[in-house]
Amino acid sequence: MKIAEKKALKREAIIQVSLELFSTNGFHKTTIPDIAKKLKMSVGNLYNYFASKDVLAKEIIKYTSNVLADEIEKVNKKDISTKDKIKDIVTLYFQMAKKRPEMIEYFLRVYLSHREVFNNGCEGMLCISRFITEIMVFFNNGVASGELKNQDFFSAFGLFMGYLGGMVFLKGESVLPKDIEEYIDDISINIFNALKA
Amino acid sequence: MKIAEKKALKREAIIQVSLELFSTNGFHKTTIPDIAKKLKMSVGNLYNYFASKDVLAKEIIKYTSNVLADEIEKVNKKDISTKDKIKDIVTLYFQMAKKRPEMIEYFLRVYLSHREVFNNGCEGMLCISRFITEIMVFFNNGVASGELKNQDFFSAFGLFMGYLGGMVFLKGESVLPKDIEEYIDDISINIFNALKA
Amino acid sequence: MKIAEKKALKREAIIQVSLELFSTNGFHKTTIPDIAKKLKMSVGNLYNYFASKDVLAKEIIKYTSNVLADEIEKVNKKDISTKDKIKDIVTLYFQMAKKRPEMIEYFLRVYLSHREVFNNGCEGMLCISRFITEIMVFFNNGVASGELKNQDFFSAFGLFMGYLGGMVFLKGESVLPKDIEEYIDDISINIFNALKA
Amino acid sequence: MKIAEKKALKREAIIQVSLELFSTNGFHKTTIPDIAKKLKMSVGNLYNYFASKDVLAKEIIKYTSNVLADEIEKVNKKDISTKDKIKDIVTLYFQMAKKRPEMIEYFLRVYLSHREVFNNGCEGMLCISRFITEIMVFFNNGVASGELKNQDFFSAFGLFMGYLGGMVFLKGESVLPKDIEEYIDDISINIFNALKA
DNA sequence: GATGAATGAGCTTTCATTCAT
DNA sequence: AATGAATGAAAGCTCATTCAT
Repeated sequence: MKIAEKKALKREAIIQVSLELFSTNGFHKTTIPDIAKKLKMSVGNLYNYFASKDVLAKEIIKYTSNVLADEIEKVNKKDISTKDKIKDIVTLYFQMAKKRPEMIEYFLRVYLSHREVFNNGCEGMLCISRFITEIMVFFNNGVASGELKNQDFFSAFGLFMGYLGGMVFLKGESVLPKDIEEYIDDISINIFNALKA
Repeated sequence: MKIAEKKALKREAIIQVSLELFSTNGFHKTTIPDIAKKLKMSVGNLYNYFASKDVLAKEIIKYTSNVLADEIEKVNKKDISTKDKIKDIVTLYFQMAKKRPEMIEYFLRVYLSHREVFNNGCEGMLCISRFITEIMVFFNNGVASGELKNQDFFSAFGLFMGYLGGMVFLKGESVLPKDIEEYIDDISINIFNALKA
Repeated sequence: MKIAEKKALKREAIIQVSLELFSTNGFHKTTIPDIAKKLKMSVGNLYNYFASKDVLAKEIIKYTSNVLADEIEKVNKKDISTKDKIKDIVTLYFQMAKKRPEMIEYFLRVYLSHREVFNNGCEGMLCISRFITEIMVFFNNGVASGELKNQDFFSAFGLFMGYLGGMVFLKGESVLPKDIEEYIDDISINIFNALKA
Repeated sequence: MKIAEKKALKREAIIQVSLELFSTNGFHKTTIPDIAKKLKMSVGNLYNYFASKDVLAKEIIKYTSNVLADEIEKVNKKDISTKDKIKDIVTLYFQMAKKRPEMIEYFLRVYLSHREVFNNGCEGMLCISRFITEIMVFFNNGVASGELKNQDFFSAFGLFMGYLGGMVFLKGESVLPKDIEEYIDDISINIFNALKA
């Protein structure tokens, strides 16, 4: 294996492990030595891959945003109704919240609330732009096809993402009486009703 | 009873100032000396009012929850349609986001994302229970009157609060093309459409 | 009751409570507010009785020394053999270690080990001089009567007091297999054998 | 294995310096920065060697106990009378009190009187068990050979150690009229007379 | 005399980051 | 590339003491 490849793999491993620790234990409660230890790697070497803890945090949000964007992109390319697309997106979101909760929780518990970290380099949601773009594509297609009401994009985006995020937060607080996947139908319908033409 | 009154006032002043600093600069980036300095008070004396930074954080979320709950309670008591109540709640929420942004941002930037802090004593949303109760009253009344669809409360709660929180987050990121109050109509309608019977 | 009397009583109460807390929890772990609270007294008022924590500590050692000296003085005045006096002193010491352990423990856990506190005003065992004097009286009488070997006083003092203190320390560590009073006979004999002419 | 050696050396250096400072200035009056400064080492790095001030205190008492135990062990292995062994032990104890007073004083001024610190992990004299064991070996041998009276071990231990500790305390208070080594003969005889069969 | 809110220096401990090896 | 010992600023919190009431 090429050196560059190995480096790329280790880089991704760092992102994975940090993502998990930041999401689970909080950004400030997770130390660089914590991350290095879990990776069986030295602290110094970790700095060969990411120049600082803040840079690492920003790379993670980009990574996370891209993973989600990829999934939504697939849905966007499907030849199905907007109503079905909504259900697909809700489904993939909640499935990810179950299988890889750290991905969603990173949005809620790290990105959302550490403005001091993301202000330099991620301002204006720059680092999650691919994700936003895909939501925008979904929305514009729905409007174009006459299935969705034409309104300010952010009215729709806030609904979609606030709603899903809110549900995952409730899941994290262990207050939901049912498994989160059992909410897929209700929530998809609610979103569709809110946005439909 | 002069002294007790003065103490209560100072206690509230601490809450106000901490709320502001935590919301603006982040929980971990705000130090106790920062708070004391802004209050022109000694660090030691601050600890006469709150036993720790974590306790202070929990008192603030209770305070904030109560302020919001009071407002929503007023709406609940009004003799108007559920549709109008939704608009009233959205309006008061966005007005507060403009006038006292720190109150709403505290939910998003402190409460939502510092589980380590709120786990001991606020688990399961205990500390915001009055707020949740008022939303529940609103929802149950709407269902009882036949205006809202009967569904799992959390499906409705997540929509309502995730949506509003999401919009305030977008406002905080300065990505909204319009003033947040201009979204009141659209968003109220979206919520009503999502929840109506 | 006269004001002066009331003050003297309160002074003694402070000494008693402080003695107890210092012995049980350690000098530095006991705070002035702790003492005031247990006395149901304000911190400020406590300072009307003792100018500082260090002064209080010194008054306590004098008080403790005097209480023990009084008891030993009584033994010294008895018309019994030196061997019996030894037994009486050991007995009273161990009885006090049972009934009022804080008195003996204060010697071990506060006086012995906080030189920084007792250096100013109690140097050279000044504050326990009455206690030392009574031991000296006991020793000199024993030598004069031919019952004890004539040797450097401190050789005898170290034996007597080190031994008894050591036993109380072992009691405090809960390592003694028997109740401390069951050691009275053995230890009295050991001391007598060590010192006898 | 260079690095591990260097680490071990530094660890021992920290113990030495802390032992000295704790003994001389008191446990609570000695701060971690004090120790670091004397070692020309950063505060943070000191914590790479000992997890807390309390852990450091416990490691020191183990170290001290082991040094003394080593010396007593040598005496125990000698083929000499119990009377001579007593003299050897007293001699080594007082010589150490002169050459390295901090070692003995640590027992008196730190270990003896900071139960809060040693209660977690050193309870029941666990951390000085090697030292106690050697005294026990000495005592049991003397009893077995018929030179010492058979009695409860703690009666003998309290005498031996209380006595020696008491003398070193008197030395520390500067009240002894003679150099401590001049007491060796008297005290050895006193101890032998107290314990002999 | 009595109160307890107020002070602020000082404590232990943490941790992002560096750099000699 | 890789190591991890070292740095040191800064955090949360404590507490003897003061002083206005």
